[in-house]
Amino acid sequence: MLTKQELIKYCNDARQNYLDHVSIDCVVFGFHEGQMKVLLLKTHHEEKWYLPGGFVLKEEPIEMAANRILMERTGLDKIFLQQFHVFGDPDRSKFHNDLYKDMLPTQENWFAGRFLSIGYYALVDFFEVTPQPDQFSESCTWRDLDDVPELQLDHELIFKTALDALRLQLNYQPIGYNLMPKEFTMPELQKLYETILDKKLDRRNFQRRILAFGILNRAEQPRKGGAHKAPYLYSFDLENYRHALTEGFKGGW
Amino acid sequence: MLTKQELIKYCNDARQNYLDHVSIDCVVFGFHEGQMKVLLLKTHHEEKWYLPGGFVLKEEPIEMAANRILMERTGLDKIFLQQFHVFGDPDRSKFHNDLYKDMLPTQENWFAGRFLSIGYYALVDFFEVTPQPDQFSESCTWRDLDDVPELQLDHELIFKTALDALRLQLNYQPIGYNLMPKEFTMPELQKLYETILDKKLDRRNFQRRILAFGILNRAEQPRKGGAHKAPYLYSFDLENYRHALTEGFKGGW
DNA sequence: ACAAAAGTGTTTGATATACACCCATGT
DNA sequence: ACATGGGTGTATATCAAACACTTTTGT
Repeated sequence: MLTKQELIKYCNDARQNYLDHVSIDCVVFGFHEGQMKVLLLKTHHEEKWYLPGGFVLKEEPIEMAANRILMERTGLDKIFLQQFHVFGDPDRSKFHNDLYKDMLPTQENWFAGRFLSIGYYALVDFFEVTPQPDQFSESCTWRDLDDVPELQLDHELIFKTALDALRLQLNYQPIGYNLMPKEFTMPELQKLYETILDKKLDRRNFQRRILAFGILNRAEQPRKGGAHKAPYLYSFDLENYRHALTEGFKGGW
Repeated sequence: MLTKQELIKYCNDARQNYLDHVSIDCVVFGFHEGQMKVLLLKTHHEEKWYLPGGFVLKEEPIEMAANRILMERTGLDKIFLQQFHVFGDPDRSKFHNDLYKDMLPTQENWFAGRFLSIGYYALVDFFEVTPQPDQFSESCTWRDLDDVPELQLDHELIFKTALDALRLQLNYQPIGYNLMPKEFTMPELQKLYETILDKKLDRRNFQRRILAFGILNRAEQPRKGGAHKAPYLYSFDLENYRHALTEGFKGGW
C-alpha cells in the first residue's frame, strides 16, 4: 500500500513518463511438473489477484514495453510475446478509478482516467523465472492453470482470452521452445500439449505427429537414472522451428 | 484541406471528445464481380491513399467506435468487425506530426502526439455500402485487392496484417455470410474464397467441403436467365453458421 | 451442334485414429 | 518376476486431391 506521498510522486512520475490511457497486461505461461502455470500477483492485505501489467513509456514501442514490464516481474529479457487483444471497454477501468480514490482528487490521480489495456501472452521457461512482486503487491507466484483464483477487474476475461489464443496458436505453430528446458523427453512435451489443451492425447500418435513436423532433434543418449525404461532426450531444431513459426503447419485450404 | 480556423476548431473538439493517443484504422473488405475489394480514401490534391479511420470517444467502447467510424464511411450499422492487431510503434505517427505542422505549433496541435492504432477488419456486403469521403479526403472508393495503390503511413502494413488475419480466420471459421448477398451460387462463393486466398480451388472439392460444414441451404429453384446451365442458389443457415463461428472448424489437435 | 458453365461421382493417396507388442529398469 | 513407463509398428477409417463424365442452355 502506498502512502499519500508516494502516490502523489507515482502519479507525477507516471504523468511525465507514461502514455495516458494505455496499459499493458500480460498472461505469462510456464510449465512445471506436468502442470501449466500462470504468473499472478496478489495485493496487500486482500485476497485479490491480478495479472502482471504496466504502462507504456512515451517514446517506447508497445512490444518493448511488454518486454520491460515482464523483465521486472520475471528477471527475463527477450521473452516470447504475443499480442492477442485490446480490452477497451470504458467500464473496465473502474478499478483504476477506485484505486486510492479517497487519497487523491480525481484530477490529480493519474489512475483515475480510462485505460485501454493491450493484452500480451508470454511463454517462458519456468526454471529461469524469478518472480518479483511489484509496488502494489505482496507476492508474485505461479498458479496452476486449473487453480486460478478470482481475479481483479477484467483480468479473468483477459486470462481466458489469452488461453484461447494460445490454444489457437497450437493448431498452426510449434510452441514448446519457449516453455520447455533445453532438453526434454517426449512424454514431457506431450504433457505440455495435454495441459494446454486440457485433454489426453495418444502417446504414439502424438510422437509420430510431432516428429513429422521436423522440429525436433533426438540426443544420442537417453536420460539415465529414473525408474523404468530410459526415455530419449529431445531438443528443438532452432532453424526448422523458426521456419515452422513463420510458415505455419497444415494450412487448411 | 482544412483552413487554419477549421483545424483549430477540429483540434479543440478532438481534445474535448476523443481519447488521446488512440486511433482506429479499419480495413473494409467487400466482394463484387468476382473480385475482393478494399475501401480506401484519397487525400485532396495528392495521390495518397489511406484506410478509413478515426478516434475513440472518451466514454465509448472501442468496438463501438469502430462501428461508428465505419457507419460514417459506409452508411452501414452493425458491421461484422474483427479486431486483429494494435500498431504501437512510436514512429508510426510521424504523419500525424507532420500533418498541418506549419499551421499550428505542436502543443496546440492535437494530431501531433503519438497515436496507437487499433486495427479492425470488416466484412461487408458490397451492394449495401455507400462510400462517403471524410473531412480530409476527396474520395472514398473500392479498390481491387490486387490493385491497391501506395498507402500513407503504416497503412500498407495494417492492410497486409488484416489480410493475413482474414486468411487465418478462413481456416477455422466460416466467412461468407457478411460478404455475400442473401442468395448466391456455389461458383460465386468459391470465387470469394479464391480471391481471399489468391489461388485456384477445385470446383468439386470446394463444393463437397463447404457443404460438409453444414452451413448452407440450397434453394428449390436454380437461378434462371443466364447462359449455360442454371446454377442452384444457396443461402447461409444462420443457426449453423453462428455455431460454426463460435465452435470453429476442424481444430487440429 | 457445340462451347461453356454447372452438377455429380470415383479413384487414389495421405493423414489420423485406434490399438498391440516389445523393451528397460527399480522394487 | 513384475509393474510401470517408454519405444516402435500396423490395420483401418477418414479426409483431401486429382480427375471424368453428364446436364443444361444460349448462340
